[in-house]
Amino acid sequence: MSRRGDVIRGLYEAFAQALGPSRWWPGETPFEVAVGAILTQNTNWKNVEQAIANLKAAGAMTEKGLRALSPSVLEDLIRPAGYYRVKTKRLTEFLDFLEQESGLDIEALRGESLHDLRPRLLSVRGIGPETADSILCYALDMPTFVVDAYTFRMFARHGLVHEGMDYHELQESITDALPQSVTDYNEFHALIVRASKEWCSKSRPRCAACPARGLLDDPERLPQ
DNA sequence: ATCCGGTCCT
DNA sequence: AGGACGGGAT
Repeated sequence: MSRRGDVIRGLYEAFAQALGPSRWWPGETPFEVAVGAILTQNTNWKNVEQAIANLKAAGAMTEKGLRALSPSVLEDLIRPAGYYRVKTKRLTEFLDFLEQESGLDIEALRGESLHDLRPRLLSVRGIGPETADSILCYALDMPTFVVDAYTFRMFARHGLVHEGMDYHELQESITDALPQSVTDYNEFHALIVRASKEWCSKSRPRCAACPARGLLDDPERLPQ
């Protein structure tokens, strides 16, 4: 009966009602989802789409196809996504991980437990908590919730982020309010991203038009 | 000019 | 805690 849980479930309800089903993550295969998760780090998804198109055109949107590329060619293909030098290293580290953990086949990770796999993913250089959870939830259908900059911003505006709150604290506060379900974790994060682009933008948020405006502390005094 | 489904290094 | 990484869209 916490107000925090009520607000969190209320956000989910409001966005689900307004936006409908999301069918996330954009990506045709689990491997493409994982690659997209790395490429979109602090980067506009629109730019990532170009990099993904380049990789597909080069036959590099499979484990073996990507492995066959030289670093300089890979850099050129993913350049539109920005940070192309560090991201080339991160994709290579991820392939190294797949090679030793799963015989270069991401699907082989499905047999693993979330509890065992998550820390191993986090040990890969360039894969932090958000990227790890994105891969686990959206590529492997495991019940872990993705927290991102959109989540922090939206939840802060609703008074749900306390001073110094870190990734795992916010994550736990959200999953505590929801059924432990990969379907709900998947959908709620997708709705947060869509709603953030639609209404909860960083500058000039469109609170008056937001389906969640009624959940604000004081709906009469809107942010900015 | 500002912003972007972060993460690592110093 | 502060900085580096970066091209593309709005």
